[in-house]
Formats: sequence, C-alpha cells, structure tokens
Amino acid sequence: MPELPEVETTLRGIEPHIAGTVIEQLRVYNGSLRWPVTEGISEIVKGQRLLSLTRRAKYLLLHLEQGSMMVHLGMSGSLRLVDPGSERRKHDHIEMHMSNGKCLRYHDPRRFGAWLWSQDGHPQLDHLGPEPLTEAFNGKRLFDLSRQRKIAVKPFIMDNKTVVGVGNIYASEALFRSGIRPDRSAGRISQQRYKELAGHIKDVLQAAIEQGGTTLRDFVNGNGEPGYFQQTLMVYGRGTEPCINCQKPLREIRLGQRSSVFCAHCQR
DNA sequence: ACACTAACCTGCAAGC
DNA sequence: TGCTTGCAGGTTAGTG
Repeated sequence: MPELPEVETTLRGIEPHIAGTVIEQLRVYNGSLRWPVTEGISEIVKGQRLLSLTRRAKYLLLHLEQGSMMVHLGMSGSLRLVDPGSERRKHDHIEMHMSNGKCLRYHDPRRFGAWLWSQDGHPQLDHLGPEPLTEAFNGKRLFDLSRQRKIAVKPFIMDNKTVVGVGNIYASEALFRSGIRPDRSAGRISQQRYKELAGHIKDVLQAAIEQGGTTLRDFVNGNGEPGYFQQTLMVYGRGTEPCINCQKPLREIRLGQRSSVFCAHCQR
C-alpha cells in the first residue's frame, strides 16, 4: 500500500477537484472490504456537501455536513479521478459522482482497504501516535518509548502507537540512512541515535511526498500519475544487490513477517 | 504489558 | 502448458 507519502499524494491530487462540491451519488459495487462498507452509506451521503479532505496517519477523511467518511487504501488501494463515462476496471469497488461532474473511483484488488461513514468519529483513529512530520514526533519520544523494550527497532517504528505512517518501505530506508540494523533491540539504542533516526524518518517521508510517492506496481496519484521515489530507494526491494555505500552485498531477513533489507556493514 | 503469529484477499513471478 | 508455492505497500485479533 500506499504508505503515508502515497496517501498524502493522493489527497493533494484529488482535493482541489472535489472539495466543496456536493455528492450526487455514491455507488458501491463491492462493499466487502476490510470492514464492510457502512450499511446504507449511499443514502446517507447523497446530497451532502464535501466540506474538506484531510489525512490522519494513512487514513483519508472526507468531512461532510453530517459526519465523515474514513477511507483507507490498504495494501493495494488507489483513488483516482476519472471520466464518469469511462468503463469500470476490475476491482473498481466504489465510485463517487460529484456535482461538478467529477467522478472519484476507488480501486483495490486485495480489498484490505476501508470506506466507512460515521456521524461522530472513527474509533480506528483514537489510539494513534503522533504524525511523523510534526514536532510531537522526535528522537526523545523514540528513546522514552523504547526503554526496556526487546522488540526489534524496525517493527517498533512501524507500530502506529510509536509514530504513524511509517511502513515497510520507509522504515527500511530510514534505518539504512541512520546506520541502524533493523533487528537491533529497540531498548538498546541511544538517545543520540534515535535523534538521528527521527530526523531521517522525517526526511525520507518528506522527500517521498515531494517525488509524488513510490510506485512499485500500480500506485497512482489522484490523477492517474505514478510517483518517482522508487528511484531513490537505497535498500527496499534490492535483495542482495551491492550496498550503494560500501558495495558489499545487502542482506534480506524477515522481521514480523516483513522482508527487511539492510547492509550488515553500514548498519549496526 | 509485551512479543509474536495468523488472518483478511488477489495477482504475479518463480520453480517444478 | 499447467500446477503449486511464496511474496506483496497494512492492520487487527488472538495466543502465550
């Protein structure tokens, strides 16, 4: 999926086209997502103005006059603006027709995503850690939260209670930039090294947003365009290629069922 | 509380 | 040409 930069890219792509318009029709073709799409959602949102769009972690929030819709792209989801008359592709599960003629389609082959309406908030958002690009997220937080923890640092920074938005790609990249092995115990990393890691997490996410995200297989922004950050990836997806820093072969291990590529020479 | 696993689902590539 | 296996951007529920 889309990690935070891809969700942010999607938001920036669609927001200018549909914010402030009215939902003429929401059509659900397959509501069997991670959670069933809210019962009766089409009738609930029909005729409501889409006041604004925001992002929290990897969730997109579509704020309506009554309540809000929370959209998650899961592992394989994407949202794009399309010609309302164009033919639906396989796995186009939801489409939203707006009063200005724009049509937003939700495409998600694996259906790990979500599309839920609620009048008064979404419980999934209640216990999330800070946004990575704010001052609330810093090295001191990583240090303080990790004391006595035996968990490997990579799953530690991918835990939404630690900080949101850091998935497998950007966790791998930030650890490489920081010179920290992904399997090092979180509790055995100094405050100084966590300060550097927090800085690299911010930098890598910011750079990815500026490049329009990472397109691995099929990610596209709201206008159907790919991202370009994959050209910048230094370890993710590089298997046992030579380290771009020291030329020694990278190593690939599994941590919490996620592949983790690192350089045993540059990362300790 | 913490660490770890399995599960949700489809598509694709690799191996036989 | 199949068939089987394993892996893929995330998150939660369940186990010990």
